[in-house]
Amino acid sequence: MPPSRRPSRIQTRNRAAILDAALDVFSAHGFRGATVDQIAKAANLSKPNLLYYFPSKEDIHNALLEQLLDTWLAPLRALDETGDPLEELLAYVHRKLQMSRDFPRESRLFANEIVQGAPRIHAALSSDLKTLVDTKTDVIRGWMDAGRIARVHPYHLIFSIWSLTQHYADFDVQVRAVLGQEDPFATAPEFIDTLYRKLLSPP
Amino acid sequence: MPPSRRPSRIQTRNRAAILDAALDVFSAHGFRGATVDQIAKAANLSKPNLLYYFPSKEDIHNALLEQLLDTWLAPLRALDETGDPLEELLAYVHRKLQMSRDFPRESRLFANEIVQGAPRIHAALSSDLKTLVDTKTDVIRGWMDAGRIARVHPYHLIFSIWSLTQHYADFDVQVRAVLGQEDPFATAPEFIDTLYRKLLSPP
DNA sequence: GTCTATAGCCTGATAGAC
DNA sequence: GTCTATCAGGCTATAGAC
Repeated sequence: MPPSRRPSRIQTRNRAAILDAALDVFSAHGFRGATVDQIAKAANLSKPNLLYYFPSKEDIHNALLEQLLDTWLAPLRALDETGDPLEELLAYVHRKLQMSRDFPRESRLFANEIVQGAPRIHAALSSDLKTLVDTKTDVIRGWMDAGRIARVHPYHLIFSIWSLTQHYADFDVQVRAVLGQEDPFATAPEFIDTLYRKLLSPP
Repeated sequence: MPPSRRPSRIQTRNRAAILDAALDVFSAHGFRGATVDQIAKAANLSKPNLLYYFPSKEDIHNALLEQLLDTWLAPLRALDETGDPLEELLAYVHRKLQMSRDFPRESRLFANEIVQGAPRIHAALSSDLKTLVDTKTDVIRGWMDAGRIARVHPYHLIFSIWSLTQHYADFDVQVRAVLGQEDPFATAPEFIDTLYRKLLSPP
């Protein structure tokens, strides 16, 4: 990493270009499948030059993962205890679906990591992630106790939202192979909206 | 590959051991992340010995993928047009969930392949998979036209079943990090059952 | 059929000129 | 800060003895 004065414009630009290129390559091939050369080429830098900014391949990957988890959990963090329960949850679902549409590479980077056993972020899952989910499921359980939404297993509810929405990013090729021309994101919101309204509307 | 007489007991056993070991390693690390040495060690063979049975690393991978897609689509194939619509669909969901519980390695092998753009089975997705899904969504659409289940987007319905059920295999570490001690498969069936009953019950 | 040894390639990382 | 050249290690696959 360059000396820790304030970074020059070139440094800022190159670091950003590297991270963007790395996101492309890592999300498409996984950590081991990606090569430093590919990333360098995609960032328009030579390999040694890239390694001047990030000392190792793993450092680039770590930098991506670090900023990822925060971004990734933002939609859940925004779930507001004081709002209308059903509308809050539906808004959460739609935020998450939009992230799959707008940040598919980030979703696939995450998917690659988790499918392979989360070797690099397992700790964060058991701490940050679990803490946040526990907090929010408490809120949801409160809503259920008050009879404001139907009672279902809160954790599975969260899992279902994650899987349903991320599927459109992570399994994009499969979805498009099946759908053909039709844009998945044109019709998915209505389907998912219907699904959660029926599931959660108070009896 | 050994000469194409009938395979000896040793050959049959070794081929099976290799495929099982390879399933372990490929599903945990992806194609590039896996090494022939790891697979050989897991199969209790030397590396050259392994390559006597499968000429190359890619051949092992292909052998796994080939038999996978069939297995993977069996639950959907079994969807019976003449059965009760809601019960047929619920049975499909449960079969799929059981596959996540009983064959998580196969699920992750598939997930690794798709997330990375399905370089090796893209053709099969656009042909075999699409054909099967089109056939079955026709059946489902028929049920909806007859008012026997609620009308939702048939393709997104299928996607939702895939993502919800496979999530428990593919994102296993994350699910367990969040759930702690609780066994996911103890509580998931009821949640998913409720979800699809509410979604699909005729109005 | 199975092994040891090794060829030959690819890849992550470094040296050192500019 | 950026480059060319190159090293060292790990990897797939093969040669050849048994």
